[in-house]
Amino acid sequence: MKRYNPKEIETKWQDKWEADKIYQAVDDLKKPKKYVLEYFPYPSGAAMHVGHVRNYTIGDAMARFARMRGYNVLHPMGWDAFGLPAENYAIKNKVSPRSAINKNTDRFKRQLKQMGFSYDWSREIDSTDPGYYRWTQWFFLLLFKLNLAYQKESLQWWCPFDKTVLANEQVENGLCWRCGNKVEKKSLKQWFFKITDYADRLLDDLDDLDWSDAIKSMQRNWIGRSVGAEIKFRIDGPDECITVFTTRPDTLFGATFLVISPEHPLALQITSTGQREEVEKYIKAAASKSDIERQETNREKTGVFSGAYAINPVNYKKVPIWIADYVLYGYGTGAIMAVPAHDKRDYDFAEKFDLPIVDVIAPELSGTGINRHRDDVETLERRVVAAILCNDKGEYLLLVEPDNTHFLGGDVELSDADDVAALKRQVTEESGYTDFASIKPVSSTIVMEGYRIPKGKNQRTEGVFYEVVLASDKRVASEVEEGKHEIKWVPKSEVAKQLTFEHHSLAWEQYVTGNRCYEGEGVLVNSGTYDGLSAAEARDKIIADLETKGFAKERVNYKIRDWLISRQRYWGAPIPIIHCSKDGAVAVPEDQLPVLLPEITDYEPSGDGRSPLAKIAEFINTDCPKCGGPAKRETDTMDGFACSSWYFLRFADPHNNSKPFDKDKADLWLPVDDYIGGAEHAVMHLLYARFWTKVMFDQGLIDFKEPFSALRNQGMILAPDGQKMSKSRGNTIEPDGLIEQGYGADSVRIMELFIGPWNQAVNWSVEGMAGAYRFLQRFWNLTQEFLEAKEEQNAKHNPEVSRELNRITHRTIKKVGDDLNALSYNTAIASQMEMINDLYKQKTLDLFADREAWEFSINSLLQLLAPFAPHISEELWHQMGNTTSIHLSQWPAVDEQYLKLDQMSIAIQINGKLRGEIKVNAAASEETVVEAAKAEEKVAALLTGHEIKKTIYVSQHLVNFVI
RNA sequence: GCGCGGGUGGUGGAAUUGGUAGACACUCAGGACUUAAAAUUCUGUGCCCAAAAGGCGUGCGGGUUCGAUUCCCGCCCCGCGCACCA
Repeated sequence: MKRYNPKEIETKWQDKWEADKIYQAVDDLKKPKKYVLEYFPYPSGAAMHVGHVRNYTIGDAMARFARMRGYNVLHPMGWDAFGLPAENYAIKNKVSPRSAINKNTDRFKRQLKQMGFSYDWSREIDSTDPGYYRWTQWFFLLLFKLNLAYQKESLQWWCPFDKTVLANEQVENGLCWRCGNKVEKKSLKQWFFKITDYADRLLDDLDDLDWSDAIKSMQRNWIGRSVGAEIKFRIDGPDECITVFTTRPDTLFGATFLVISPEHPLALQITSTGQREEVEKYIKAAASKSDIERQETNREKTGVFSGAYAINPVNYKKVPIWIADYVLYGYGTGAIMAVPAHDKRDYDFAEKFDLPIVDVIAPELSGTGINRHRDDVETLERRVVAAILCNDKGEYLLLVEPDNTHFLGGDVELSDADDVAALKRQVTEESGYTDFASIKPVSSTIVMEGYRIPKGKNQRTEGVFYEVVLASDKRVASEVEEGKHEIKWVPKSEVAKQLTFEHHSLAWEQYVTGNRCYEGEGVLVNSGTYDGLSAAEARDKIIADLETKGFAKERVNYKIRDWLISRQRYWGAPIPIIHCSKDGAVAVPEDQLPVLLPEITDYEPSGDGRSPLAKIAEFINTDCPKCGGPAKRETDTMDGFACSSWYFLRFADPHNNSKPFDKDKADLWLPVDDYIGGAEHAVMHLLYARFWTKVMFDQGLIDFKEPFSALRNQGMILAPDGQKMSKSRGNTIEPDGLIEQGYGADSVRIMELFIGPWNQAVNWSVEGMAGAYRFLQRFWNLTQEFLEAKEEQNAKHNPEVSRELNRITHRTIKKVGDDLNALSYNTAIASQMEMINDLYKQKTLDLFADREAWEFSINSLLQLLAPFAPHISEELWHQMGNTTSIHLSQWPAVDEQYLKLDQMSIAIQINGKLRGEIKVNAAASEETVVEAAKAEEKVAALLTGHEIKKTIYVSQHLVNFVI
């Protein structure tokens, strides 16, 4: 018997497939197209490990399945070889980036080829090839012409280790996304792409994409659209205004102070003489603080009073202006109206600096005996106070009525001087206690409104809860003695459980947490004529009213900033711009592209904020394309993400020398149907590529607005120890070693997919690898036994076995097809394993006597296996006598007639508990099944002496007797 | 804090619209083959109980239902992302 030897067959078939060009995509589309793409890799110095390989294995299974299902498939591969990682590797290893890339690319390509992935290598692209980056530069010029590329001097993230600036997206928690070092801010003149112009479309078009919710929400978050208004506050004194941005204009009456950021241009101007020294000190301190320090979370609020006041445009009240670094200059207007009652950050600030807190939004809650507001009856206004009353033992006093338990309290009468007077009166009336140590408000204002049945009127109740601490337990006679209600002291931990009113519970929570800031929706209070409006209504109305006076306008803000794309590094596509002292920044004429990256010897960045190209006189000195006078080339190169923002388009037409791609070819293949890769590019590549695609659409270069219809984020493979695999940890597992050990690429591929759901992270399992190999080996051996049995012609023919073989086969064809459509690769493989186990059992029954049935089963299973293990399935397919490639064969069809069972297995339950199981003819009627169930030995015993109250029959599944 | 995922045997993980929980694999144990080992092959493997009978079991507590991993309410825990964005 021939032994399964992956090494032998795998290279043999890889060579054959390449020679026969069976994976080449043809532009002619008589068949439906399918574009399957995995992120094109950085050919870094570290080889690919099994985690990377999973990504390509998923894509390859998709591509192969689609091919066998009759799709014309484009499955290309290329190299994202520009950029920092490649250059850093080159510098570290003292080689030129070019030769380092060539070496790494060769290695990656060898790794991919040995895995047997079905790439169309005739479309291979390399972003560092002048034939490619010529068009990257072409796109830069397109953006430049459209005013979507511009230069600006500003503070930018600077990585002192990589010696270059970085885009906002490329800084994670204050660390460089590549090298992990702390970044700084540096003021430099830089190139930007105006992605902010597309913010709305980038946000809105997300809805229709078949992407994971996680990535979509990350992008939404990053774009950070917020709708609100700008409101002008006149400064009391000088003829100046401060404009603030807010999403909550409905809380304007609660704006008890303004805060501007330390960088705000008015900060020093408005500061009063008395406060000047302090303010200057604060601004200086804020400037010296790194942005990382300033952005540390939950940092204690700091700030300083400017001495100036502004006028609230709705109620003309004077509010103090503070300067604090929790307001960021880069967002909105760099100034806010602080509403401590309804914004936690302002609340914390107000608490710390003892600024007034005014409730203007009250949560609207229901109470007992209150129905929906009626328009036909009068509305009574009522103010109430309630007492969270405690003694020195830490107990709280509750009032107990037949149906309800709550805090003491009641109406504020006209005769009461204020809330506190009313509170004392109520507490004494209801409980008899008279001796109070302290009384202070502890809740936000709460409103209840609606039709009050007992009164026959609407009632609007507004109230606040106060903490009342008893000084002694002195009491006088009260309503308790009159028998109106009872009172009881309960420990703090019990209070929440006993309260029966929603508003009392809310107040208690605010009291316990010490946070009476209410950030939710509600109705307006303390807001003049706007009182009673819902917050949503008030938002529109207040803005509309102020707008007519010129004090406000609607406004949308975004968190996303323009994409900084210039890099002070050598290894990138040169920015095709010439700087002329007369004409400024001038585009390199199209016919002079590409601007070639010169070969140099000293490519190490200097760190002075200029690219190594700045030292190359032959490169920089040129003539201005406009005036012909002496001019200098731009020396910065483009961010590597520029190259990857359009590569998926180039695959449609990779060898075009006259344009980036032919429109018809792009429209024919794109958008990408399945884009497979990790989640790490959520707000970088995946956002940039969408932006470029939209620009191209607007320019009529393509007919689609989104590059990737479906995005599949594969789960990470962790090392067996649960750690992330990395070269530095020394825990990487590479496919090369596994193949070398004799497992072969097919086993590795099976393992990659069988180990768990493709989109979930898992630890690599060394033992599992052997199991994957065992499965393929069992298939191999079974096929060998079948082929050898041919000669024996053992006539142990058994029609039952033949029927069973067909049943098993069709059941598996159905299951694997369904699973592949659902991307459930692990269960698809499991059902193939199951089929192999079944075939082993059937083999013992007829010793392969029914040649035809066996041949069908084996051939079908080989086809089902082909997308996962292309080599062994091809080899055995040929051993079975087929002469053309299995990968060009038609996916087997399910014959429904074999899915029907002769017998069905029925579970028998009594009161929902499983008590037995019977097998009955599949055609049996409900009556027959139920009778058979009753007769089952165990069940019959349990049923005797009981009346069956109800019988539930679920067809094909179970009978449940309720007794 | 906010957003998005998840919690099922010793392990990775399966379970159509609520309908026999634990498919498949790993691990482990035992049998066959072998001088022996490896490989292979067969059997067993959720927990409690010596076994049977029975009971308990899908993070925790409730609820709906004849029946809940699945639906509802309230919690706990883990992972990822964002984070003073007004």
